[in-house]
Amino acid sequence: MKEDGRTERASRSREQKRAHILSTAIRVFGKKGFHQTSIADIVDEAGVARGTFYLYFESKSAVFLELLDQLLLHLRQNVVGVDVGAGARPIDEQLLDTVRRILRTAENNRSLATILFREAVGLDADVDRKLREFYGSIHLFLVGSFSEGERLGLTRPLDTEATASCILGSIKQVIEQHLVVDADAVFDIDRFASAIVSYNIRGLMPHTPSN
Amino acid sequence: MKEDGRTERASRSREQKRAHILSTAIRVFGKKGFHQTSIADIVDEAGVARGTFYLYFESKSAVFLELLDQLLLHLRQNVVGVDVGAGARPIDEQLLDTVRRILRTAENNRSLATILFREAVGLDADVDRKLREFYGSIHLFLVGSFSEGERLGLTRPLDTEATASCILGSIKQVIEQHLVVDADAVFDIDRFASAIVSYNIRGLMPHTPSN
Amino acid sequence: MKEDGRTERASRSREQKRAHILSTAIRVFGKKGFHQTSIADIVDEAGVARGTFYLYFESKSAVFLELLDQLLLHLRQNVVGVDVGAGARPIDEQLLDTVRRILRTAENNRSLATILFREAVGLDADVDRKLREFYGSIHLFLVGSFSEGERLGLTRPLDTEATASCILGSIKQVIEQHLVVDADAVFDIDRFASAIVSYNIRGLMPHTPSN
Amino acid sequence: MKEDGRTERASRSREQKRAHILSTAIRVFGKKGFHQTSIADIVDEAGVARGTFYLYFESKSAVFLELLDQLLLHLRQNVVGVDVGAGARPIDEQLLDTVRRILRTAENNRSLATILFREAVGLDADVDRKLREFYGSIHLFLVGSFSEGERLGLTRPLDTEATASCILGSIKQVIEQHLVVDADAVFDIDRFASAIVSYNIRGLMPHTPSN
DNA sequence: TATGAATGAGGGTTCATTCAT
DNA sequence: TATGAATGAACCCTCATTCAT
Repeated sequence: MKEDGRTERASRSREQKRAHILSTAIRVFGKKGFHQTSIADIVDEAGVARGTFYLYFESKSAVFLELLDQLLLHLRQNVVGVDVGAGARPIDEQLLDTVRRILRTAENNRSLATILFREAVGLDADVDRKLREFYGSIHLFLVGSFSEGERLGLTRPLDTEATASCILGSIKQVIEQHLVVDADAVFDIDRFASAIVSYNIRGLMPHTPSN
Repeated sequence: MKEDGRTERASRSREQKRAHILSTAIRVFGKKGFHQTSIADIVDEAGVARGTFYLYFESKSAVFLELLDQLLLHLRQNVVGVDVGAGARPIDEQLLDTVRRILRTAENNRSLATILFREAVGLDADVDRKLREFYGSIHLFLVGSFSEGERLGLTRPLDTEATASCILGSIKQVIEQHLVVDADAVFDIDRFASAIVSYNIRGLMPHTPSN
Repeated sequence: MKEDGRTERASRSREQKRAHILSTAIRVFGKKGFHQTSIADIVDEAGVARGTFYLYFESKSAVFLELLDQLLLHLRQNVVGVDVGAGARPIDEQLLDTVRRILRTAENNRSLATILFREAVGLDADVDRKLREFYGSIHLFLVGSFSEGERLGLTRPLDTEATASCILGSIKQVIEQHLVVDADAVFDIDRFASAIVSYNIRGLMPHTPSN
Repeated sequence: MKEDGRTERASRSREQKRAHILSTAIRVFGKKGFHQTSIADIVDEAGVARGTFYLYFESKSAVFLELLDQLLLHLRQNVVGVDVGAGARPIDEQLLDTVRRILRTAENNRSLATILFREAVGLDADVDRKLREFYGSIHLFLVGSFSEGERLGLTRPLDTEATASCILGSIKQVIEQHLVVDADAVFDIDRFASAIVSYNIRGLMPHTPSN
C-alpha cells in the first residue's frame, strides 16, 4: 500500500499539532502559572478537546517537563567557555557575547523564562531534579573556569564556589527583574549584558584595566 | 472583676495558639512546600481541629502571607546603609556585617527562607505583590546607595539599576544554593559573606585596592 | 474538658452514617451492578455529599470489599461440621439445618448475595483473592469432611475434590437461580434445603436407605 | 466478470478479518477480563486500526455478545437427551459421554469459558438476558428429563426444579473450580466427568446399583 | 475498506472552607 | 472558643466511539 504520502502528511500534522499544544501550554503557563493552569485552560485556548491533550502528552507535569527541557537546552547551548588561545578575541568581548546570547534566549522565550523563574521550583520531584542538575552544571562549569582562569593568571584567587553562585545569581536576577517582573518594559539586552560583564569582570580580574 | 484576668489569660492564650499554628505552618510549608501542604497537614501537626485554624487565619493563603511578612520584616531590618561619616568604620567592614546579618537571618529562619525561595513566587497575586514590593524596595535602596556612592566618589560610575540587580542576585543565589539546595551542608556564614563582599566590592570600587 | 458526651454522640452518629452509606451502597450495587454504579449514584441515593463518602470509605473498591467481607463472614459462620458423636442428632437433620441457615443468610442479604453472584468475580485482584480464599476454604472443609466421613463409614469412597465442587456448586446454583435470577419469586427455604440435602445425601451415602 | 472473484476474495477476506478480530478479542478478554480490556488492547493485539474494529463490530458489548453466542452454541450442541429406547447404550454411559463432551468443549474454549464464568454476569442487559435464556433452557431441559425419567421409572420422584439447579450447579462449579481457577493444573476430563456422573446418578436413581 | 487522530462525557478523588454542635 | 463532620466545586485523566482522509 502506497500510504507514504498520507502517513507523512499525517506525521507532519501530528508534529504541528503537538507543537501547537505545547506553545499554547507555554503561553498559558506563563500567563497564569502552573498550578493556576488547568488542563481545561490549555485545551480551551488551544481549541482542541480534552482528550486530545493526552494524545500528545502524558500528563500536565509531562508537558511542563518538556517545555522546561526545551528552555534548558537553549540556555545550555549558549553557555560556552572563552577561548584563551593566542589570537583569540579579547576575553571580555567573548564574555559579553555569551551573556548577550543568554539574555537573548531568555527574551525570545519570555514565557518559558517566566515559568522557569516563577514556577519551576518546588513543583515536583522531576522538575526539581532537572533544575538542580541544570544550575548545578552551570555552577560546576563556572567553578572549573575560575580554577583554570586562576591557573592562567586571568583571575585573582577566588572562593570559586561562592563566586560562581554570585555570577549565576547576577544573571538570574537581571533576567528575573527586568524581563519577568518588568514584563512590559523594553529589555535592553546590550545594556544589561554590558552591565553584567563590566560588573563581574572588575570583580574577577587581578588588575584594574587601564580605562 | 475577675473578667480581666480571664480575658487577659484568654488573650494570651489566643496569641500563643495563633503563634503555635503559625510556627507549625512554617515548619510544614518548609518541609513539604506550599502546594503539597494541606490544611490537614498543618492542623494535624499542630494538634488542633480543622475549624480552629480558621478561627485564627482567614485562609491557607493568609497564613502564608503572614509568615512571608514575618521573614521580610526580619530581612528588612538587616539591610541598612553604610555610615560614611568621619570616624565611621571602614565601609567594607560595614558591608560585611550587613551581609553577615542577612545570611544569619536566613539561616535562623531556614524554613521560611526555603519557602521564600522555593514557593513564594507565582503563588497568588497578593504574595506576588508583596515580594515585588520587597525586592523592589531593596533594589531602590541599592540604586540610591550607588548614586550617593558615586556622588561621594566611593563607587565608580555604574548602571545603577542593573548593578543593583546583580548584587541582589548574588546574595539571593548564595542563600538559595548553599542554604536551601545544599540543605544538609553546613552554611559557613563568614565564608560566604566574605566572598560576596569581596566579589562585589572589587566590582564596584573605582580603584583596585593595593593588596 | 467534659466532652465525653459529645464525643460519644458524635461517635455513635459516625457509626450510623457509615452504616447508612454502606447499606445504601449495597442496595445500589445490588440494583445496578458494581461497574454501572458511580459514586454519584451512591451519594445521591444516600443523600450525602460526594466528599462525605470519602470520609468513611477509602474508595469505591474499598466499600465493595467491605460489604463482601460482611457477607462472607455471615456465610462462614453458618458452615459448620456435623456432630457424629453418640447421641447426636441424625446427620441429615444437621445437614438440613446447615443448608437452611446458609439459604436464610443469603435471603436476608439478598442484595449482597446478588452482588456476590453477579459482580464479585473479575472485579479486581483483592476481591478475586478474597473470593478464591472463601470458596477455597469451603472446598477444603468439604474435602476434609468427606475423608473423615469415609473413615467413619458414613460416606462411600469418593473423589473428594470433585465431589466437594459438586456440592458447593449445587448450593451456589440454587441460590443464584432461585434467589438472584427469580428475584421476585418467593424463596421457599425449606423446600430448597430439603431438595439439596436429599439430592446430595443420596449421592454420598454408602447404602440406599430402605424407603 | 472479474468482479465476482474480487468480491468473493474480498468477502472471504472480510470474514477472515472479522474472525481474526473476534478470536483476538476472545484471547484478550480471557486474559484481562472484560472491563480491564480496552478497545485499544484488542486492536493493538489484532494489528488493526481502531476504526477498523467498528467496521466489523458495533461496539465493545457487541463483540462480547457474539463470542458469548459462540460458546453457548457449542455448549448447547452437547447437551442431548439420553436414548431410552430398546437396545440403547446404558444410560450412565450416555450421561458420561454428555458430561465429557461438555467438559471437553469448555476445555477447548478455555478463554471463552473463563469469560463466561468470570465476567459474563452483570455486564449489561443483553448479556444478562442471553445467559438467563441459556441456563433457563438447560434448566428446562433437565426438568423435562426428570419428569420423563420419573414417568419411566428411571429416577425417583424429585423436586425437579431444585434438582435441575443442583446438577447444573455441579457441572458449572467443576468447570469454574478446576478449569478457570486452577487454570494451570491439568484438567482431567475423564476423572471429573466420572465423578460428576457418579455423584449425580447415585443421587437420582431410585435403587443403588448392584456394583 | 482502512486508518488513527479527535472527541467529550464521564469517572474517581481531593481539599479548602463552612457550620451545627 | 473549639470541634470535626460535611460540603461540593474543581481537578486530572480514561476510553468507547466517530469521522475526515
